[in-house]
Amino acid sequence: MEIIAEKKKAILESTLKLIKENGFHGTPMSMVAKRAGVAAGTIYHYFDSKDTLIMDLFAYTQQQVQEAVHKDLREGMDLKENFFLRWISRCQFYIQHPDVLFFIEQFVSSPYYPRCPADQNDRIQNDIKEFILLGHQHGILREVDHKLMSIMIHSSIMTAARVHLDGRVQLGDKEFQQLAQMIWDSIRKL
Amino acid sequence: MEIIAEKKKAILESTLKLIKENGFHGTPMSMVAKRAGVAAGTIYHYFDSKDTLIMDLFAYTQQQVQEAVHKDLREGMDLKENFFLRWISRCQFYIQHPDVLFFIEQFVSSPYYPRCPADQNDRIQNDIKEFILLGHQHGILREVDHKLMSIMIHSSIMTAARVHLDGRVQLGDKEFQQLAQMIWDSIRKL
DNA sequence: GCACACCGAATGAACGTTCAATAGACAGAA
DNA sequence: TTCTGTCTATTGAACGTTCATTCGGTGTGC
Repeated sequence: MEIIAEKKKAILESTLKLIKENGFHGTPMSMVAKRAGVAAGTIYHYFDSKDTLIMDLFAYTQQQVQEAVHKDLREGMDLKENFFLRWISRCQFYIQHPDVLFFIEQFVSSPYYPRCPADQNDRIQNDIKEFILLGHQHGILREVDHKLMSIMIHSSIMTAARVHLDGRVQLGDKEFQQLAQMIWDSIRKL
Repeated sequence: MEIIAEKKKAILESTLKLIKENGFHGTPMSMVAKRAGVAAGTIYHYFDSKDTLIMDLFAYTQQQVQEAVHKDLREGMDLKENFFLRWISRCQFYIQHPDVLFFIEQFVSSPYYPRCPADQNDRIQNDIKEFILLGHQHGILREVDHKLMSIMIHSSIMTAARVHLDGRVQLGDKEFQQLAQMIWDSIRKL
C-alpha cells in the first residue's frame, strides 16, 4: 500500500471529478491542473502522459471499491447473506461515489480498457468471483461459467446504481433487497 | 421513415466503425471523411457539428436495433417464449454488429446521453417495456418498477454480448439459453 | 441562371507536452 | 554555524500539433 503524495492524490481526485462532469475529452490537462491547485507541468512530474494518468486513475478507483466492500464483510455468514451484503454494499458505494461509477463505466467502454493488464481488468470482479467459486463448491449455484456469472453480477450492480443516480428510479432499502433477490434467483439453482 | 442520402449514410456508417476502433476522441472528422469517401466539408452539409453527428448516429443505431428485433417476432407465443426470443435475438444482433454495441455503450456512458430527449433515451428499452407491462398484467412478473426491470434486462443483454465479443467467454446456443433462463428467473415470480 | 450537393485548402482555437528557471530540503565540508 | 552542491518538487509560458469548422469555388440537374 503505497503512500500517495498529496499533490498526486489531488490530481487523481480532480481528474475523477472533472471526467464525471465533462467526460474524457472535455477535460484538458490545464483544467485538471487548475482544479487540483497545481501547475500544468506538475502533473507530468507524477504521470507520463494523460493516458497514463487515466490508467493510474483506474487502478486507484479499483482499490477504493475493493476496500469499501471488504470493510463490510463479517465472518459466519451463509452464502446468501454474503451475496446480499456484497451486492448491496457495492451498489451503495457506487451511489455514494458517483464519480467513481461514471469513470469506471466510461473507462471500461473505451479503448483504454483493453490496454490494461488482464489481471487488473479482472480485479473488479475478483471478490465476486471468489464468492462464486465457493457457491459452486457447495452446489448452490447454477452450472454457468463463473467468469460470465461474475461479470453479469457486476454489471447488474453498476446498472442499478446508475439508474438511481440518474434519478430514473429511486432505490431505497426495499428496492435493494428486491434487486439482490432478483440477481440471487438468477444465479442459484432453483 | 426517412430515406437517408447515400453519402449521409456512408458518413454515419464510417463514424460508427471508426468510433469502435478508436473511440470518441480518436476519430477526427477528417478521418470520418476519408473513410466515407467524402470531403470534410460535406459532413457539414448533413450535420451541424461533430456533436450532432454523434447524436444522430445514436438515433440511427437505435432504429437498426429495433428493426432487427421486430423482424424475429411471431404471433401466438407465450410470455416466456416471447422473452427468450427477444433476449436472444437482441443479444445476437449486438454480436453481429459489434460496432453498434460499442458505440451505444460508449454513448450512454458519456456526457452526450443525458443531452438527448428523454423519449429517445427510452426507446432503447421500449419494446422490452411493452413486454414487461404485459407480464405484469398477467401477474407473471415480480412487482418491481418496470422501468428498473427493463433497464436491468437490457443491461444484461449488452453485457453478455460484450463478454462474448471480448473473447472472455464463448457464447453458443447453450449459453444463450442459460442466460435467458437466468434473467427470466430473475424477473418472474417464483 | 438558380439551387443544391460537394470539394478541400485554409483558419484559428484548443490542447498535450516540454523546458528553462526557481525554490526548498538536506547532507557534508569548512 | 555557514557555505556549497545536489536532488527533488514545482512553476507557467511557450511550442508544435491536431482538429473542428469555414468558405470560396466547382459541377450538375432543372
